[in-house]
Amino acid sequence: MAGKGAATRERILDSAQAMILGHGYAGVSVDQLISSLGLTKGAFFHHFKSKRELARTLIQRYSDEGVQLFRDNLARAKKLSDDPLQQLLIFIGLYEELFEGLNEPYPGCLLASYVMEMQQFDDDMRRIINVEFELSRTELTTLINEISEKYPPRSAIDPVSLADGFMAVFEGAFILSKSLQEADITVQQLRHYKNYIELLFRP
Amino acid sequence: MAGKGAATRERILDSAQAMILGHGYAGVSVDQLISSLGLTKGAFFHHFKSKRELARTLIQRYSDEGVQLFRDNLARAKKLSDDPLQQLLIFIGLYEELFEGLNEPYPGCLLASYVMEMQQFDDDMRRIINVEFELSRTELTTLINEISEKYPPRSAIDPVSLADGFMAVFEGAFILSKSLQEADITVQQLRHYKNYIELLFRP
DNA sequence: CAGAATACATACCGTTTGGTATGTAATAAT
DNA sequence: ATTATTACATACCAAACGGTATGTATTCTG
Repeated sequence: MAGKGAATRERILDSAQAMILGHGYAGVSVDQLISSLGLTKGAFFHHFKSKRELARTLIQRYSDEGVQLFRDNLARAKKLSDDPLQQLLIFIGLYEELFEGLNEPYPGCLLASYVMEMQQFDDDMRRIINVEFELSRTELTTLINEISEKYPPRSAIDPVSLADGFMAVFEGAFILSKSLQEADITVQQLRHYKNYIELLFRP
Repeated sequence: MAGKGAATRERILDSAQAMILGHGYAGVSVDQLISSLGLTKGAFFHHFKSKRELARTLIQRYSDEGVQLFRDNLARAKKLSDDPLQQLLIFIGLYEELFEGLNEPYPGCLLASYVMEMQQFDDDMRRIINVEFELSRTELTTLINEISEKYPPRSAIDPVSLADGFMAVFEGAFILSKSLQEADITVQQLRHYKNYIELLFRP
């Protein structure tokens, strides 16, 4: 069992993430965190040398997962069709699937939580946060350019900002969903984004 | 001069808002706030009985301004055209105007900042935050229904979620804009939203 | 012009904060 | 079997936290 301490470490990460999504990073104290887990300061500072390192580890983990999911979904979409337009529509559809089952609002995006307290963090942290935004921009811009060549858009569009729209839809929908406590807002906004793409490019 | 103390009170509110948009509510201490203004605790707690009351006053003010702007822009748009579709397009265009001049990213939406730390606040606060979201939903849903009657949509859409998209666009764009430090993202996403409406309804 | 209310400043208080130093049981390595 | 290392718990600390009590100019009111 190589994962005795590693398990505790992940318990801390999981709980910290949930609490930060509810109270913000500055709104969660180390004391609150450890007492919610039945641990002590010794445990926490054994696994993380500071609260900041916890923050860094957490956002890195969250970013990695997001990037992984993005790449997976894009790869799956590209396998399921040869047509770039269908690839993009399938890609969005795969994300729809993920949020369709939810009957509670998505607890929030950790990237967004950090962005709201950005001035507390250093440029390193901002770079980690931007990884997924930039990945989405470049990958989807490429795809949109392919689509544009094959299917002339019904109206002139800027491919980069259209690509950015994908992440923007998530972040915007999460906020409304959380505030209004309505779980289905995210799927609905994703559907509108997909519909927009269809209206733009479908012959 | 009836506004000697009132002026200080507003200086506190303005500075607090700017700091909260950068560090989050829990990330701004009363000490930081007052020392940035060259004031003392006596001054702060003379104007606000607690940090919480500051938070409430601030979000109420922000919400009121947002609602005011929304109503104004909608009224202006309705005066500028009799056609419901044109009214909506003009309405969005008026918001575009506001964000066109910006060469720095919009500092952020206070509603979103609070939503990220929602569990720290009570239901009263959530109600205040939701006012603008719900106003936008009801007003724009009505308008979209009018449009749908006159111009059958090119594809079947849910009017309520399409209305929600307006606020979602802002919140999403603000996050990307702030994180990537690109000022024009908000206008670009607004344009896409407007373009979507056009593609949906224009004959 | 006296008195009251306003608009602050100063000094202080108990609690919470992130962090450290040290101790100890359990596990892993030699 | 002994030693190191890991994985925590306990006890403590200085600083920062939100908040209070009190003092004092200034302004408004009768």
